[in-house]
Amino acid sequence: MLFPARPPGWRRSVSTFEPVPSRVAFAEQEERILELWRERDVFRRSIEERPADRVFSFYEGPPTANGNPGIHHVLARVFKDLIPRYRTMRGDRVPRKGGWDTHGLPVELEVEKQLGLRSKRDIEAYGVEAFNQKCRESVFRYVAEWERMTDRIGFWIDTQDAYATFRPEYIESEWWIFKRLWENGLVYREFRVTPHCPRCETSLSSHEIALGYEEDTPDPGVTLRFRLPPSAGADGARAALRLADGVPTSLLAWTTTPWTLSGNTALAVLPSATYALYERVDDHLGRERVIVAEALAGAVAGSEGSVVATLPGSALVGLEYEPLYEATAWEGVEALAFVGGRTQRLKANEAPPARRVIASDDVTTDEGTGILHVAPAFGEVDYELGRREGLLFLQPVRSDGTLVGGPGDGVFAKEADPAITRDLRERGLLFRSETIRHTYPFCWRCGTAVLYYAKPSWYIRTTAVGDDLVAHNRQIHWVPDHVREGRFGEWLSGNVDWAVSRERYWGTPLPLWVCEHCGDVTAVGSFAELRERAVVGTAAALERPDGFDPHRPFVDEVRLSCERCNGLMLRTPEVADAWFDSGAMPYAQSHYPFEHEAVFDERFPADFICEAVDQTRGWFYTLHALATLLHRTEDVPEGISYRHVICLGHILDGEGRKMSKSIGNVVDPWSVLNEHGADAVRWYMYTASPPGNSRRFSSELVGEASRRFISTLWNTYSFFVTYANIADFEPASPVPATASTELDRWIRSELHRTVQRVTAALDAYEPSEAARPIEQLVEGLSNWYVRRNRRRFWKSEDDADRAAALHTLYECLVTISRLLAPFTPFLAEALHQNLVAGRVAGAADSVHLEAWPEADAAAIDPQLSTEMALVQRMVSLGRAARAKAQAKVRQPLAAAVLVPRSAVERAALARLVEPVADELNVKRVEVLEHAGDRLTYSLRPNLPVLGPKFGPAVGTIRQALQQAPSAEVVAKMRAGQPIPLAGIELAASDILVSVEAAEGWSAAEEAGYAVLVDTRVTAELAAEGTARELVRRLQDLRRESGLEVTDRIHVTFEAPGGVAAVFAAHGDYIAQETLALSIEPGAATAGAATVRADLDGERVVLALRRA
RNA sequence: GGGCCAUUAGCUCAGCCGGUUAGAGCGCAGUCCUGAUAAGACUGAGGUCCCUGGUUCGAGUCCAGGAUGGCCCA
Repeated sequence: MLFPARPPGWRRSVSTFEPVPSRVAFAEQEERILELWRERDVFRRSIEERPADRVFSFYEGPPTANGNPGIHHVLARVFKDLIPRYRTMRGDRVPRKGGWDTHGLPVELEVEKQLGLRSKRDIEAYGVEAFNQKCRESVFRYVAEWERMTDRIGFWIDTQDAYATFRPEYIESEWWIFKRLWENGLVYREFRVTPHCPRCETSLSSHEIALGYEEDTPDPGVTLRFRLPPSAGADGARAALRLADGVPTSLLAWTTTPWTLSGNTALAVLPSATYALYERVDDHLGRERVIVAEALAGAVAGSEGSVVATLPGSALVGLEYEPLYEATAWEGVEALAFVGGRTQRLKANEAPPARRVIASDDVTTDEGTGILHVAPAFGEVDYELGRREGLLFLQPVRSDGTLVGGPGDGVFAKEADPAITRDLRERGLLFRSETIRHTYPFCWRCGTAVLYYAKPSWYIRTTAVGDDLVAHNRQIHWVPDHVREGRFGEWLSGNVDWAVSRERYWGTPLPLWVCEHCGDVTAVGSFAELRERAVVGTAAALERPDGFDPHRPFVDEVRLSCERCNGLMLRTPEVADAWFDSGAMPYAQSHYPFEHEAVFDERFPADFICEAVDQTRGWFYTLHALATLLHRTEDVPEGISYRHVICLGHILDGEGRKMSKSIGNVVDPWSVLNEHGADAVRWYMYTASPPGNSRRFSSELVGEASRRFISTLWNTYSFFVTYANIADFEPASPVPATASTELDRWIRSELHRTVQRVTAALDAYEPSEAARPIEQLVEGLSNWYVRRNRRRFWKSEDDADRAAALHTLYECLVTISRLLAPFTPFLAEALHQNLVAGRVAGAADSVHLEAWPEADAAAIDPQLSTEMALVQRMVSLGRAARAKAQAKVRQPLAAAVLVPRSAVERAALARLVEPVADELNVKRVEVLEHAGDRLTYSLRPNLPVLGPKFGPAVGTIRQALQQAPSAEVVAKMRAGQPIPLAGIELAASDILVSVEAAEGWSAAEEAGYAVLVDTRVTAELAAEGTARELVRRLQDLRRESGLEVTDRIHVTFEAPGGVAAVFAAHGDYIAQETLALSIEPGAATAGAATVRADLDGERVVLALRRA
């Protein structure tokens, strides 16, 4: 164990490394490292020990702490942690202020559930002050759980100094923003249509609506006559409709919501459709004409009448009709009209806009009558039409759903339908009435039918800076880059004004006061300003000894005096969208501009933020929108609030399904953290897929990542420590440069190339691209460098050679620990503590206080990398050739023949035959241009060369090559002569040659490379093979007997002539390999470890005892 | 209905500028190696590179259309 519980006063020997077992409980080790960081105050020092003039700014997107953190939160926090750690090691100071999102409906709903409240009326009855107090208490219920998770995964964020959106200073900064926007005409009040529960008296979000749809809901379907007066329309339309005939004529429209009819202010037609003027005789009214889409005339009006005329919908546009109800005259109904896209109160003697026919492409002629009843107060489409056409706007329904005036006055909207229908029938305006069944939304909480209902809301005029939003976005570096122009760019270009108000309680109160008398609005930008402007006697809340709480209900008590008319101004009752809180964090987290101006300046805009894709319409947007707006108002120096952003994909379960509580596939972070440790989870997150992709997650997948990477590195590290200790390796000792081997040079080249790659990838904010080269490096280090060099570490006769190997491996491990520090901070620290801290002069006492490694360009030798890859390929082919011949590697063979593709490669291999010979266990390696009669040849075209040269003729060449006499062609290629083929002369480089082995050889071939091994085993070779076999048996026996690797032994053996002869011939070799001081024939002595073996058909008994 | 992303071996994923016979890890089967040994190496089986067209001498890769899944929005 790296950090075992130690007795007080324990001191490590300076000259040896702490022994490292090949397996370790990573989770427990991480806990000890957390303790170390706490003891040494590493996080704080990693910030404060960096220069103050090199701030790298990170903004924490605040999570809501009123639920337990899930694995998706781990995902986000792990990525958030990476870049700041990296920048710190690069020498930047990275303050990491935490933050909590504390306001909003989720908090309120939680508290409502807890208190058993079921509506806003319940809340008001309970008391807003007490309710908000409960919300405030609930917000931090899970904060300890969050901090525990944050700490455990190694996410370094300052939770002590975290901002919280409910704090007065935070809110005051938001007020400042509101005021600046208000003063610049960027805030206004407007109606908007929302799904509204009349019993709870609140809007429902789309998510809530989706919970409450019910199919087969019965509703009235009524078709109504909208009368055209004889004078309607211009001359042409009047003539076409024959209005002068004196026959009563109506437009027919269909609706399922009779309660909205008093709000009707227009009828919409599809201008491109054909409408019919249909004449019929009504049982009660007699002869009449109705207008309806031609396609629907039969269905609507029946077959007993006839079409008198047809005309395009466009000809109907502009016709004025008689309203079913004149609600403008009803008491309690305010007559408004759209002017310049916004509703305004009609002036005292102003005539309201006439009800008329308008054109809309939203009208269909598939159902109803092809004429749409438009009531701007009750439907989004209707509202938009109202805005576009400058219609009259009437809202004859109260917030609690009861009607104002007319039939059904005071009755709940949907219950008033029969009364309204009856009234219309009596007045001859009902053309037809039926009952239809459709899907209709109900409030998921109380089951009341939802009304689509226009209510006033406060808006931030983001459309005023629409072009800036798009232009400034171009300055932001998005990872993955498609988000910039894709999801986020599309969202920005379709930007609509930000509906920022919520009719709720637990939120940032809007600092807008409205005059009771004249309707004038004023924005308050600070608590001091509020104190100054408050009407005497209403400012008690501001003077409370425990400070001003700007929340409701206290702030609502404060009244201002209207500067225009001296009327009394009341605060508008809404609170801000909680997204406004989070978008305001660059300013509000440091109470800007009231305090900390310098802090704000050096941290704005953020260099880096990171959240999941769902934030494109959330935090990414509100941050961006507020920065753009405040830049427009010249309050901030830049129009962006973040320069680089990593946008994460979602997390799915092991089967690729979304994680949800209802499926029950949610992964508890703790189960994975406890099983595999935080580093394994982190490493999996970084490497599983690029950050923007959605990724599958399961404990098994994390375990796999851990085994593949972390265990491999750990094994290499454990290997190093074992032999470094035996050799009394001293890191500060001089590196014996002359003893460096090609393999040393090679792994150093790979190491420094990796440093370059990782650095470049992290500079580009590409974590996965940064992590993968480290994985490759560790693979190469473990499975090539260490494996190839094992003998140098433990059996080198040359101290300098061993020291060179140890120094090289040490450099690799130390550098890898620094490269890994941002990714797997615990593992990196474990290596650093044992290998570097307290051992190397000037070393930091944590890897996280070290500098990021600099690539040594001089060490990088791309040619050597290519060459070593070639060697590995040759070895791989050689092993395949041996396997084909079933010749095990322990059996030495006489020769291997390597046939690479080019002279350059031949030269390289000639230099690097040693590792090939050793890996393949052959006495001799030949590198040849061709394998002579050991092989037969086949030819293939070299397409990358031929394509550009011959283009379409490639197909012909390919065929000709198949039929060409291969031996002749190869001979010509060898001689450097041109090869005539299919009327074209080819060069040697145009053709690729592949091979087949002859008798006595085994060959493997791939992509034009071939390796052959001589499969003939002589008696001499067989004896050597047996000697190696004996060594292995003895080594196994050593290990089984529990000997230390350095123990010397005495060996005895009982064996017939063949094996005895091997002992005689190769005794020195066997003794050297097994650290045997003596090898004698004879029976095992008492207490010796023995093993029986069957070697070359002979029964053998081996015995050994410690010397 | 619109937008973005993904689709390559049983599973998880690479595959840069279009170029030879599409790779890795895990899993499976077998073999081997070994004082890194609760590691390691090799071989094998396993592929309609989602589909259909197009461009091209040549397409997993580029273009168009479509399918499936995920996310966001209507």
